[in-house]
Amino acid sequence: MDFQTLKNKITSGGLKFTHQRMVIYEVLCSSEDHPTAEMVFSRVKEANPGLSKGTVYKTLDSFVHANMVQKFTDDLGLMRFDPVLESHSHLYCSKSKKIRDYKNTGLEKMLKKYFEENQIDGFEVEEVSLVIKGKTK
Amino acid sequence: MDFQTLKNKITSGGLKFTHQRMVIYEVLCSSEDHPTAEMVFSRVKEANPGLSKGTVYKTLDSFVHANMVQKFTDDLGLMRFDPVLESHSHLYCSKSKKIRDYKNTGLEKMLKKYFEENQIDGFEVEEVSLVIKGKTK
DNA sequence: CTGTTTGCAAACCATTTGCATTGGA
DNA sequence: TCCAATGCAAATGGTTTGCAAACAG
Repeated sequence: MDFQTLKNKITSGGLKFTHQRMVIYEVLCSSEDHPTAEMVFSRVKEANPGLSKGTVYKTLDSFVHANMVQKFTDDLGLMRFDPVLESHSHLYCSKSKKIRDYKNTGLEKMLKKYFEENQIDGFEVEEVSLVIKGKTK
Repeated sequence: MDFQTLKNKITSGGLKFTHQRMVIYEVLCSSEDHPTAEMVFSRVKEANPGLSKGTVYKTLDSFVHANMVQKFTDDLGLMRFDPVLESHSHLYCSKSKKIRDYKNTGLEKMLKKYFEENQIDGFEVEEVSLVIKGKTK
């Protein structure tokens, strides 16, 4: 992602463009493992020793509020960040503890249709996602 | 649940029977809202002022290891406990922040069948559950 | 200029741990 | 009796908060 695209991503979310936000967003986008704030911090500080941990937490939070990233909790209760916005599910590997994206439009359509045809008593469904646990082969 | 049933539940899990374990398990079974350890503690201590918070944490953990309760994380990263063992999904209400059980054997069969017919590349599925977010009507 | 963002450190809070005491089998 | 469970307090660790200094618009 080039400098201008990056800058646009940040400013179009209504956020001021800063060096810290740029490098944090860059790290997030090039991470495939849904890093925690701590993981983002350690990856970012290699090239940016001055950047503080508090800024990483605050920045990730700004991104969430600006709808640039999604936040979710893993099975240990840690907050994970994902720059992929479209709804999708996650694969939890019990061996490596890694979390991978699992996108499956067909399955999502099937579930959406299912909950349109089968209302849940007293509950209005807004969003459905899958937690898929297993092992990487 | 009467005293004997309760006692059996605990001892058949290989755990010693104690007053603390009894009242904690009782509270869990009569709570429909998937309480956190803190919630269990505050409910238990009303009738048992002597019971300590550490014991609640340790006891809940024993129950999980003895396969008497399930543990999962909510969307805020808090640990929740559920005395219902069969696999089932959860409804997250964005208004009340309450979590309800959602059991649907038909849907589970459908998903199981789906992942038998549609293998995920490089991943062996062991368990699938749904995170259903929405609003209580 | 002015309000936002950053850095740093302290505070927070759910959870875990250590250890002496108690109690179940 | 003997090991496991309890109570209490201290420690842990991820996350949040407060505030002065730096900075973007």
